[in-house]
Amino acid sequence: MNDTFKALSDPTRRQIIQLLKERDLSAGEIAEHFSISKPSISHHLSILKNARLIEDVRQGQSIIYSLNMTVIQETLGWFLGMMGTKGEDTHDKS
Amino acid sequence: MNDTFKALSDPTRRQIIQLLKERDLSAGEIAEHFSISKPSISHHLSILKNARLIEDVRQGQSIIYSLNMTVIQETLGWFLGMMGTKGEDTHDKS
DNA sequence: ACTTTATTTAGATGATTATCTAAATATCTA
DNA sequence: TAGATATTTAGATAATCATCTAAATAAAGT
Repeated sequence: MNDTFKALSDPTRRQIIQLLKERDLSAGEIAEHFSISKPSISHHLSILKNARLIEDVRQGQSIIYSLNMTVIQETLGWFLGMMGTKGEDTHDKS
Repeated sequence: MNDTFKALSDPTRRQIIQLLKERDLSAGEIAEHFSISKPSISHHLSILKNARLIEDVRQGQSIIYSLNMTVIQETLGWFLGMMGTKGEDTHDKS
């Protein structure tokens, strides 16, 4: 969970996620949307990947990135938990 | 939005939010839950307050902190937007 | 094999951040 | 007003982070 929030704390990374919401993109296509260097974008991608917010598959010379909705849903769950009944148990849903 | 995500990127601050979910607490009561110094907790509180995730009212010598659900809901909305239909417009709901 | 294209890795640097101790401020009570 | 309690502000420091350029790796085409 910490890796997820850390990954989401950077505006460039959130924007990458928003781009990937529209469609899967190669690292180069992602980089085109920003004015920072490709190595920096690559670094951001590795942080997002490490947090499992995105996934990558090689396709020829390119590497295609896509969203992993599972982790996004889990994080959304954290916020839903925050809005439950006051004093409600966070974890145990039995 | 950036202040919110930045504020949520620290585990101590997320834990503070979880404590305040249970009930309103004074700065001192919050500090008791952690092994870091009171000035450090005060600093975390000011970041959360600056992000408008929490609010404070003075009550005698103490200052009582509480959650601001509005901003939490807004952030939850960001995640919901992330899970909408692929290609859906992010902002315009007309 | 060599060249081009796509991407990542390495190493460095400046900025931001979490933390600390010491000092300041604010409130209450005697 | 003096002393006690609650909290914040100031200033310092060590760690983390975003970014850069240069070099390395990987795949494809000639």
